[in-house]
Amino acid sequence: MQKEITIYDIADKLGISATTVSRGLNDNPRINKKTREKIHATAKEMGYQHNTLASNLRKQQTKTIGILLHEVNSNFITSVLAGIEKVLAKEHYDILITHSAESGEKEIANAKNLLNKRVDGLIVSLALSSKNIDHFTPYFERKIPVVFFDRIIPEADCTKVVIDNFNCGYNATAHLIAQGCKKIAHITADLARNVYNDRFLGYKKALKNNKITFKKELVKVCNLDKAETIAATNELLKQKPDAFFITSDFAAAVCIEVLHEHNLRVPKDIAVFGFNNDTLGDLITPKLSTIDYPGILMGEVAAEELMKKIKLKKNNKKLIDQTITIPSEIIIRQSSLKKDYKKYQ
Amino acid sequence: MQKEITIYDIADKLGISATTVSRGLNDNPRINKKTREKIHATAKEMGYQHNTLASNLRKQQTKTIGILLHEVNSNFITSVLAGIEKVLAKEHYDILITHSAESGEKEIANAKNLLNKRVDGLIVSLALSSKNIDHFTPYFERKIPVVFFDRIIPEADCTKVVIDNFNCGYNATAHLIAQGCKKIAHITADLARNVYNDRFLGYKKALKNNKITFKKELVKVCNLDKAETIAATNELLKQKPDAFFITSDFAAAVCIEVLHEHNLRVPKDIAVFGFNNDTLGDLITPKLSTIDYPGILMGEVAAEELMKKIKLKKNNKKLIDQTITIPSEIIIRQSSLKKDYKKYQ
DNA sequence: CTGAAAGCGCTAACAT
DNA sequence: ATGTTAGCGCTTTCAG
Repeated sequence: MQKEITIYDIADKLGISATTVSRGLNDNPRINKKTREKIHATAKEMGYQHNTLASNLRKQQTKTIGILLHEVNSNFITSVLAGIEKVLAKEHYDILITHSAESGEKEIANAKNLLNKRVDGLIVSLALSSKNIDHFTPYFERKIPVVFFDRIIPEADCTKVVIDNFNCGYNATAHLIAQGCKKIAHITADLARNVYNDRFLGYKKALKNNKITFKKELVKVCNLDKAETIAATNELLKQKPDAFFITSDFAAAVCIEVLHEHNLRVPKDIAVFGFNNDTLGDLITPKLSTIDYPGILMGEVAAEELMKKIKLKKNNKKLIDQTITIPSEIIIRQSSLKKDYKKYQ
Repeated sequence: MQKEITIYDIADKLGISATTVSRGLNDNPRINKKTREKIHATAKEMGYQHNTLASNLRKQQTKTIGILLHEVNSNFITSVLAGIEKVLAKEHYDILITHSAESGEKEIANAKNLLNKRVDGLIVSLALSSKNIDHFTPYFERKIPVVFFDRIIPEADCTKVVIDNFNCGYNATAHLIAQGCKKIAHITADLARNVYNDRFLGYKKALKNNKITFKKELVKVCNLDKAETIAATNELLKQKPDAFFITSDFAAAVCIEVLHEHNLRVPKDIAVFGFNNDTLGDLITPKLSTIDYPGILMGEVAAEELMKKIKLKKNNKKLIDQTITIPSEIIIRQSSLKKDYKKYQ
């Protein structure tokens, strides 16, 4: 960085005080309109650039919201970001995106970094390996509003925005059972994480309600990437399942590919059900049945909740922490229609 | 934000000066090891959190690199980000990601915002609608290093990291011709943007070298989203093409879906060739032939180039701007194998 | 409507 | 090895 034009330079040139320049640039109505215009013109002419750092330091607020994500590379997350941005842009807040690549360590570092940068609030989806939210206590202590979404700690006392993962898991499984499936394999990720555990519990409950015995050999936990999904699928095929319920559309697509390689027909021989409603779901053959995850809405709600908290904080009030459940929807396409295939074609 | 612990509070408690505390926290070796340890311990005990804002203002550098993207939702961009992060983390630089959603206006606002936040450097992939780089002149004037990658302005005098889009377009087209295709349709995006124009020129050149007359009715420009791709495909089908060369894997997948709905076999009736090597390419049926875009490498090279510039700047030197071309690769899968289908099965 | 002075929290020159 | 002093660039009392 080299010598920058400051408000003092503008003030000198115009023979007025820096205070007036500052106010003029911020369109403070107390300043004469003509003076204001002159200030803006001179600023532009001299190539002045506002120094956000200095301003933020002085104002003790950054008008910036930190976003802590577990990953950025998914349709769902992109939708959430779009929703968050939509709400925060309206309120003139910037966002600072960080992602942990599912590493709890990196998440802790990011949380600390954002605190040091003095964000005014935080929106968080936890990394897979984060088992608690102790690293957010500095935020709680300072009363910096935090909203968790999707990947949360159920026991934690904080504001959460989620979908009803239990019901989604239940509905997906019940649908497969209604299609005549009796041996439903389940591929999912770390059951310590709420979203996966709840879906799993829904899966088990649907089996039970339909008098199908749960078998743990039919469940595989992996990281849902390509290699591990292939391995899990092959492993589970030894159990001769007639359906797969997989908590990721990408992994479900990989699974279908594996099934095709084994010359198994989907859904005739084996039905497949995904999760998330990624764009790829209706580009593959057969098109994938899945659960729609309303990312944009989730982002909007999380951001709105955060803004509420920030505004209340200014009046020294506090919003009661609550859990908000966003509606989600089951989407039936071909991959799961073992019985009703023709009906839907 | 409420009352925070500062280095003065620590200094008071320990009966030493704030300077010593500052140096101690930064592990300055000039400070006695014992004092240093005491400072760290007290800081932790008092719940001290470093104020990056104040530090940056004082140091006149933020150790932060701004990233200006046209979009975040693609495998390619995620790979680039991973590459950039890998290099910058090693140098202890933070990154500040912004995206323009292809809007030139938003890009200008983002560029200004990042300048105001005093980033030490910038890595940029231009929005579709950005026709010049005038909005970066404040950076150039201040000698803040900027590196452009992928989506660039060819004429602009600056550092660029690209792939050889012309050759990629040429090779894809030549491959389709070698497979016996004679009427190759081309779906792409705004030809004002280098990446699309170069591929288009490569396409034309390959036709010419193979004595196939270029027909502009076989080319459709659209935004490559689902709706417009469907429309473009249907429009082009009226020309009875025997191949589609589409500059996006997602759009190519959509195209294949449309072809299937028309009961056209891919590649037997119509061959399809994509671009980017997205993960979805080998999940669809048939698997998609494409061009591999080495995102991670591109991100690494861009970040390394930027670091070089930043380091040279400290010695008041300047790196000569150059264009770096990253190698890319043609990937043949089933979707384009009109002739050699069996050979590869 | 405008200005003077102080200070946000930190670090770097310049002492000692 | 530690301290004194000043200042990064802005905004905000308080005063006029």
